[in-house]
Amino acid sequence: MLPPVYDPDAVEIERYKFWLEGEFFRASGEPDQTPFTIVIPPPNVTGSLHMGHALNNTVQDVLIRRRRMQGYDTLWLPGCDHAGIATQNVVEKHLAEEGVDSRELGREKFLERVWAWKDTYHERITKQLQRLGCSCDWSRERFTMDEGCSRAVRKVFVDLYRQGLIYRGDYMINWCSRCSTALSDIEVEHENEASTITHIRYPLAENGQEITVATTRPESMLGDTAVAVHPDDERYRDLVGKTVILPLLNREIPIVADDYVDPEFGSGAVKVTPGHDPNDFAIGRRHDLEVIKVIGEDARMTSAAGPYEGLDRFECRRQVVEDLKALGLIEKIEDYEHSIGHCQRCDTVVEPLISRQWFVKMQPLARPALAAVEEGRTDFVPPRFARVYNDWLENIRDWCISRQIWWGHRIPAWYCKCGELIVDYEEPEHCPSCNSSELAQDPDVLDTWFSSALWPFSTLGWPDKTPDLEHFYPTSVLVTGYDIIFFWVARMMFMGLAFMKEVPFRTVYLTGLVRDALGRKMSKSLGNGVDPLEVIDNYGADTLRFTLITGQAPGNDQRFRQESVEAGRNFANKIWNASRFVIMNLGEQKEGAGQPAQFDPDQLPQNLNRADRWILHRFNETVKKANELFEEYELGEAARLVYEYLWNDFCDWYLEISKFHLYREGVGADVEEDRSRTRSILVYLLDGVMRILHPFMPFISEEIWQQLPNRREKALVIATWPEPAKKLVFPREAEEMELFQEVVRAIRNLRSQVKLAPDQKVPVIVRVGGNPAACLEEEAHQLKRLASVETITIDPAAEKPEQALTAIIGEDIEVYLPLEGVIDFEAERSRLQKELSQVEAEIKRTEGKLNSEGFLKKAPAEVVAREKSRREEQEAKLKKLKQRLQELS
RNA sequence: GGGCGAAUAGCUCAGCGGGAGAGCACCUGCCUUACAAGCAGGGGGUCGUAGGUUCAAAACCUACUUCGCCCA
Repeated sequence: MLPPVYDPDAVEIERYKFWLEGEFFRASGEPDQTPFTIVIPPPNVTGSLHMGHALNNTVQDVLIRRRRMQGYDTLWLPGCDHAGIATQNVVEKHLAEEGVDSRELGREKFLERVWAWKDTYHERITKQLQRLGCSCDWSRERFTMDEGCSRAVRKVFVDLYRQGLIYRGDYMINWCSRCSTALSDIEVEHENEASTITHIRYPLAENGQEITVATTRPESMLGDTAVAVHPDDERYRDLVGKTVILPLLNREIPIVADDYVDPEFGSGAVKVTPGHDPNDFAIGRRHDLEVIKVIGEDARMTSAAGPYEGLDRFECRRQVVEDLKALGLIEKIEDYEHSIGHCQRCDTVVEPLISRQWFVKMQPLARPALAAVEEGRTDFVPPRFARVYNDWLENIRDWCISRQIWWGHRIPAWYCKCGELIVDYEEPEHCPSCNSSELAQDPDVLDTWFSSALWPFSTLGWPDKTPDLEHFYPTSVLVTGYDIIFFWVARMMFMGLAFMKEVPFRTVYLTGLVRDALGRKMSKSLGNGVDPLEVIDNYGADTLRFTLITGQAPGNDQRFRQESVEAGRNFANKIWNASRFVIMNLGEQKEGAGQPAQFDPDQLPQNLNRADRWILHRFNETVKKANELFEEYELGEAARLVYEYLWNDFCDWYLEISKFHLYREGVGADVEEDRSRTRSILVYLLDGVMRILHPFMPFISEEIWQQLPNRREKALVIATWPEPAKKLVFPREAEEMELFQEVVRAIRNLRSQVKLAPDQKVPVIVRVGGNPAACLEEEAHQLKRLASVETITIDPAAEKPEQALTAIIGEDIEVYLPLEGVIDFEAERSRLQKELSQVEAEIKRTEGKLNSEGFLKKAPAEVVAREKSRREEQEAKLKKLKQRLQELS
C-alpha cells in the first residue's frame, strides 16, 4: 500500500542506483545506431553547483531522456573544468586560511594541493548531478586537464603555432595585479562608476602658452609621450608639430594630429599614454611614439615614474593631483561617471599594460565560424542570439591566451639559452639550433577557455580517431547560458571548424539566468543564492526540476520563488495520489480479480464508452502537442501541457468517472467487463502519462511505472516514447464530453448559488433535444454522481417550473433546478442580468465583425462561419435570458 | 553611443494576427475513503503610452516611457 503523501527521499536515491546498475545511461556507440549527443558544459571544480547549473543540467537531461526513449543512441558526456584562475584563487585563499603562503609553497607542492582540491570537488559535483537525476554516461566522464584533453590542447597549440595563428609578442593586455596575470578582453567586466575628470594644463615648450587635457587617470600622465588633437581642429592647427613640457617630469613631448580625437570632447586635446591605454597605444603606433611603462605588474609605479616610483597607482593619483595643484596646473576637477574595467574573478581594477604574451590570431578562425551560422549549419535557440554571436566575431580582436598562474595547461614552448624558441607536442631533449639540453619551459599556462574550446571533440578522444569521435561528433545540442556565448560557444565553434572541419553542435539552446525571488542575480556577496541541494533535500529532485523547467522560456531569465517550488511539490503529490488510486483499484488485493488485460490501441475494444474515448483522445492530443513543443525546445510549455492533462482531464474528470465503473454494484458479465475495461484503460493512461512525464520528473515516474502491471520494458528510462496514434482520435466523443462537462458545471454552479450542501441531492430538468439529449441520457448516471443529482428529466419540451434556477448552455440547452422556497429571486435576477450584459457585449462584438463588408470579403471562410455561429448561439441565449428575467419580475 | 530583452489579473509568468490564460494570493462552501500538498464554485485585466499597417492587433510596424542586460 502506497503512503498518502509522496516522500521523494524514499524513492530518489534507490531509483538512481537502479538506473546505474542497469547501465541505462551508457551509450552503445554502435555505428548502425542514430546518435544523439550532448556534452555537458563542464562545471568548474571551484565548488558546488548553483541554481544555474541545476537549470542547465535539467534541460539537458530532459532532452537526453526523451531521445533515449525515442530509441536514439544517446550520449550525455559529463565532466568538469579545471577553471584556472578561479580554482587557483580559491585554493590560495583556502591555504591562506591555514596560514600557508602558496608562493612559498612552490609550484609543485601547490599543484599537489590543487589536484587534491580538484578530486574532492569533482566528486562532489558528480554526486550533485546524480542527486538531480542527470542521466550522464559516467563511464565516459572527462576532465579538462586529464591526459587526453591535455594532449588535445598541446596538439591544437602547436598546430596553430605552425600555421602562424598563434604568436608571441609585446602588446597591450589587461593585467590583474591581484591575480598577477594577463586576462583576455572578455575577462574584464566594465562597470560605470562615479569618478572625476581632471583638466590639466600642459605648457608649450616654446612660449608660455598652455594646452589643456582632461583625464580620469591623472597618474598616467607620467607615462605620456604626446598630446593629440584632431587634424581638422582649427583651434590647434598651428600647434601640431610643436612640443609641450610634461609637468612634474619635465619631459618634452610632441603634439600630434590624429583622427581618433573627438574635438567635441573636453578641450579637444588629449594626453597620450601608449603604455597604459589601448586607444593611446594605437595612436602611439601611428605616430611612432615612445611607450613608457610607468605602472608595473604589482600596480606600483615603476622607476620611469621618477619621484613617484614605488607608490601604489591610486596613491600616486592623489599625489600627482596634489603636486599639479601646487604648480597651479589644474584647471578644474569635475565629477564624471565612466566605465572602469574589473577582473572577472576578483573584481580588482584591471590595468592595461604592455606585456609579452601569447595570442591567437582571430580573423582567419572567426570567418568560418560566422559562415557556419550564416549557412544554418548551427542554429541558435532562440534565434536572436545568433546576432550577439555575429557581432562579437565580426569585431573580434586577437585572443591573449597566456596566464601567469600555475594551475592549467603549461604552454608547450621551450626556450634555449641560445635564444631559440621551440614549440612542440612533447618536451624536446635538445635545442635544434645549438644542441644544448638546457631548455626551460615557458612558465605560463593557457587560458582555461582554450581547453574548453576543444571540449566537444577532445572528450570524444581527439586527436585520436576513435570510434566515439566518429559516431558522436558533431554533437546534437549544446545547452548553456547566454552569458557565455563569447567565452565558450563562439570558441568551440571556431576550434571545431578548424580541427574537425565540422561544427561542434547542430543547435545551441540558451537558457536564461535563475534570479532570486526579487529578480536580483544570485550572488555570494548578496547571500541571496538558493542552494539546489537544499531544495532537493526538502522537496525532491523532481520538484526542483519541474519548477525550473516550467519557470523558463528559452533565453529568458526566471525568478526562483518558494511558491513555485510548492506548486511543483503539490503536483508531485497529485501524481502520486492519482497513481495510488489506480494501483489500489487494480484488483490484486481484491478477491478473484487478476491483472487487468493489456489495453492495445491497435485492437480497440468495441465497448469503449464516451468518457473512455474522450480521455484517450485527450491523451493523444497531449502527446501530439507535447511532441511538437519538444521539437521547438519549448520545454516549459510541454511540461505545463502534461500538468494540465494530468490534473484537469485525467484526475478531475476521468478518475471521478471511472469510480462508477470500478465500484458498480451487482454481478454479471457486463459489470465485470465494465470494471476490467476501466482498469485496463486506467493502467494504459497512467503508463502513458508516466512516459511523457519521465524526462521532467524521472524519479517519481519510474517509481510509479515500476508498480504498474503489463510492463513490456525493463525500466521506464528506456521505455518507448509515446507518439500520437490515429486510432485514438475521437473528435465527436470529445465534443460530446465537453457538453456533458458544461452541464455538470452548470448544475454545480446553480447549487453553489443557493449554497446547497454537497451531499444534498436535487432533481434536475434539462430542456434539450436531438443528439445532445441522447448523450445526456446515456451519461445520466455520471451526471447524477458528479453533480449530486437525484433525478434527471431530459425533455425537449420541458417547461421551467415556477420555483427554479436556470442555466443556459450553448444555443438550445436549458438546465432547471427546481427549488421550492430556497430561491432568492433578487440574487437570481441580478445573476441573470449580469450574464445578459455579457451576452450583449459579445453580440455587439460579433455584429461589428459581421456587419463589416471587409470582414465578409477578406476573412477566411471558416473564421466568418465561426463568428456567424457564435452570433446565433449568443442571440438564442439572449432571447432565453430575457424570457427568464421577465418571468422573475 | 550601438544592440538586445522585459512591461498582460494583487504577485510570478505563459500566450505573440481571428472569442484575454495558468500557478499563487483572494472570496464562498466542503475532512465527498487517491490526494486538505486536496475538492467544488466564484470575483478580478481600456494586455506600458501614442500613432500606424490590417477586414481583424495583447500579438506586426514606428516613436516614446520605465526597468534590466550586453557591447563600445
